[in-house]
Amino acid sequence: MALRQGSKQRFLGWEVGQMRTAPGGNGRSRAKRPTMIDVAREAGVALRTVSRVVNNDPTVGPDYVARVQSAIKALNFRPDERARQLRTGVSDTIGAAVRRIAETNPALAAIEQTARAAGLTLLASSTDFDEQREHDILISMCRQRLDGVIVEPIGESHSYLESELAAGMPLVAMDRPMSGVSVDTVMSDNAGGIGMAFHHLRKHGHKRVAYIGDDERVFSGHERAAAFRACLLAHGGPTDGLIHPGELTAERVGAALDAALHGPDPATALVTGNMDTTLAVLRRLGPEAARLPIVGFDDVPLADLLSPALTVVAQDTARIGATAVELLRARIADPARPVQSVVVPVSMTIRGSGEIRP
Amino acid sequence: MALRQGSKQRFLGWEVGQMRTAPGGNGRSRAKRPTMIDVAREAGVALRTVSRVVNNDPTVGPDYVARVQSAIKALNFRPDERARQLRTGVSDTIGAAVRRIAETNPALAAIEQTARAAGLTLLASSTDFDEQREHDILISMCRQRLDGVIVEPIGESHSYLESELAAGMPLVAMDRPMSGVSVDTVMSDNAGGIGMAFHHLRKHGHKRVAYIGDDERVFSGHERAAAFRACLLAHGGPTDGLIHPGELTAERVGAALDAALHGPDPATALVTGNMDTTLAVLRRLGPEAARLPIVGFDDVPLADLLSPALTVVAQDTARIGATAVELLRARIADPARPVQSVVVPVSMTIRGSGEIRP
DNA sequence: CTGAAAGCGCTAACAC
DNA sequence: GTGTTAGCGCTTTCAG
Repeated sequence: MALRQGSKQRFLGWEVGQMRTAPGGNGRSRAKRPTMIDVAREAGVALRTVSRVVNNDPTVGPDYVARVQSAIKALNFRPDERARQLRTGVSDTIGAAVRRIAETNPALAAIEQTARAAGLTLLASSTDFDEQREHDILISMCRQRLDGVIVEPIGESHSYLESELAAGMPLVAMDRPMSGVSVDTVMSDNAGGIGMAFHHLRKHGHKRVAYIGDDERVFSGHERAAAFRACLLAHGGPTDGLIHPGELTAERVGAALDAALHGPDPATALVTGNMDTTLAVLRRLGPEAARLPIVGFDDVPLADLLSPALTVVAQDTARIGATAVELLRARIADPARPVQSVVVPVSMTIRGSGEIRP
Repeated sequence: MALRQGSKQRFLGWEVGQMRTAPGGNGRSRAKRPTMIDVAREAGVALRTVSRVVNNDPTVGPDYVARVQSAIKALNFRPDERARQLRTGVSDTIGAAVRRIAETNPALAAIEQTARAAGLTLLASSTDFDEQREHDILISMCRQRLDGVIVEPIGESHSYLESELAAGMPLVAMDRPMSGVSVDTVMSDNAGGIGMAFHHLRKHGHKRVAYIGDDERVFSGHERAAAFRACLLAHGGPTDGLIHPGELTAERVGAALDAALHGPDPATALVTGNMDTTLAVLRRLGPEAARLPIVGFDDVPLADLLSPALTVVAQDTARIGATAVELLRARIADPARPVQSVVVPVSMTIRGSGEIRP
């Protein structure tokens, strides 16, 4: 269990702290996997019979089943999934091209769970917010003949997918619509969420509420900023100095904060347009954040441990993911069905930061 | 862009907030994908020539290349990856069976990046801490004939993998060793990290330091508790009432805190054995946490936003993931190489909570 | 209920 | 240089 050994060594170009090589050099050699033919020979039956047993075909005599199964065990046979897929045409696998796997992403978790429940394998890849990577991943998924693909679109133009759609690739867009192609889509109710945040702060006595959010070139950034503007206008209030969409850099967010809070007619409360904006604002304000009423769009990990705990508009990410899979399965089952868009409601989680009065 | 429509509806058994169906029912029909034969016919060349062009074989005349490529464009041909894999025997894909994808997991991010850099596709699945699921995932990956698999082992006995290893399946264990089989392994220096945390607190004047951590039945829980005990003994101090491994429930952690901090000879500082323990402790203590010196094992998202910011022993997760892929690639390249274990050093991130003096 | 034979789409020996 | 041919391991008509 303990693998202690003092000195540093080089390994594959990495310097590693400690390393051990098993005594006796007990490496393995690559053996060839047995095929169905080998199993058939071992069991003394025909290839077809082995195939039937593997696929639980009930029309096989019990004695044959036993013979074949013991041969499978003896040879340690595992059917080659690729060959089955090639022959049958289906892959029972769906792809997900999301911004980042390996980062908290309840939608992806829901996709995995829903897919698993439907007997589908999930192949997830990170686009890393990179248009070229998104393109490469989607093309690669087409080549793998996945049964369908869910994508959080990044790029502007997706017209290169037209031919894939025409070739029958089922595709669902998540969180954002895709431009240039007509596909099933599932998104959050961005405008509704901004409305909830705004009215929550109004209800707590704030006459001037400011918004800081993502760049308007990003779809959700645009939708949320526009919704906030609509809120202000609907209340007959001024909009000047209160709406700050833009790049997600510390400088830009800092400037927006200054403009919103330290101008001639400062805002007394803040709506932040997404998780990264929320975190940038909190980091910028430091301890000062404790006194500023904030409602964030998107839930934040550990939001309950901050002081005050953070009130947020939370997306129903689990439902978004599950719906994406269901839309995809429906499309796979019936490629001719009408294209559909689903908008998932958001909800508010009240924790303290949004309930501070002026 | 806006898909507003008032009422709630039922969709695939889900109630959704808002939904729209595109006008005109512009669904698509499933078309058959063209094959290489179709491309060859279209281009007026032999099948072999198409294959060569697709694989960038330099021994093809430029005019042929052009003819074939325009035929590929015209027919929108995409080579079928499954057929290529079946024929060539390799999949250029590795699997990762981790506890949870879709949760902050820098090791998985590093695996993906390293794999991509090596031209490998990554198939990641969540074991969800479930032994049966781990088994199912690994068997499924064997059937898919992946080139190799990285696993964060969950289950106790992995002897069922012996036959897969014998059949030549390259396998690397990450974060934990696997019992019952001899495989390449990469882990953090748990003992070293505990030592760093302990000595950091000693250096800041704490004579009695307590440890609260995960269950000793979990490998890292055992290693870290044992290392902490060794630290105490090495300093000639008593160990009673200072070491609290156990289940990760709020009650158990609360009881451990009481025992450590409110006994006859209370500890003045705390080492928490993993991220979940750290969060459980912080949640339990509430505002009181601000006064208790804590060093946590594992970095925590938003650790810098807490007050005081959290001092942690951070695992070099990026290197763990990258090393896992490199070990796997080395094993794939040479199945007979000796089995190897790599221990990756940890480091300390000083943020405030660990520097409070008694 | 079982067995022989064809073929999924591609690559890799071989001839031409 | 290019074309023909035989499979990769499996499923699936079709006869027995």
